[in-house]
Amino acid sequence: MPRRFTAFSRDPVSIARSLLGQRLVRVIDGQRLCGRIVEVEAYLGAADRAAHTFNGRRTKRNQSMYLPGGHAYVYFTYGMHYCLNVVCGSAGDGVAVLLRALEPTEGLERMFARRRTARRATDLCSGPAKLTQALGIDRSLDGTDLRTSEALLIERVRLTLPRSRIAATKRVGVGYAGAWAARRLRFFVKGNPHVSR
DNA sequence: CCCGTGATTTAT
DNA sequence: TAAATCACGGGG
Repeated sequence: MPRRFTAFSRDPVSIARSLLGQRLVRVIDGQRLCGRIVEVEAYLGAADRAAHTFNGRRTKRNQSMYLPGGHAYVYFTYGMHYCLNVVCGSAGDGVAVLLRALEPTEGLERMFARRRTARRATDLCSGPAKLTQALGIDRSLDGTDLRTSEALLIERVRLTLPRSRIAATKRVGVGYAGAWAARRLRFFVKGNPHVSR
């Protein structure tokens, strides 16, 4: 039996790196939909202009981002997309890691059924809103405790990848964030075909 | 390149 | 209350 990933009470950059290669698991009607995490981004809280918690902002939407590390923060954007974050640190920190891409490993048939536009396996989970659509993740899972939930969790299936296998670049879609847009807070598995864009 | 789509945020 | 924004995806 794989062990659950539970080490969420740390800084988001370390957690972002150690999440790469681990397995995101979604269970619907007793059926598992799984993928290896291959791309993530760290959001660093009140100081980070690109974070939803920038300047200590607390709203209805982002309140779960202030929960203790290990909870899910699921938000809705562009009128049709959901994105999944893993909250890090301690209660009130407002720091998180956005899951941006998975390499699908279980339940591909069902993922294709949920993503009508996907033609190949690399179309299923190669973006933050693609992976939530493929795995059936929406606002009803906002605030889920990933350490205890049977519906959404992360399995630790390997040690943290060596730095030589991880690329670090600027985050996607945060050009408005001034100096914070330049920070290399996006991490992905080098050469993996399921990474976005 | 552009557009859909609507909740959330920010400006008046 | 009104206007602008948006951690995106799909199509041309």
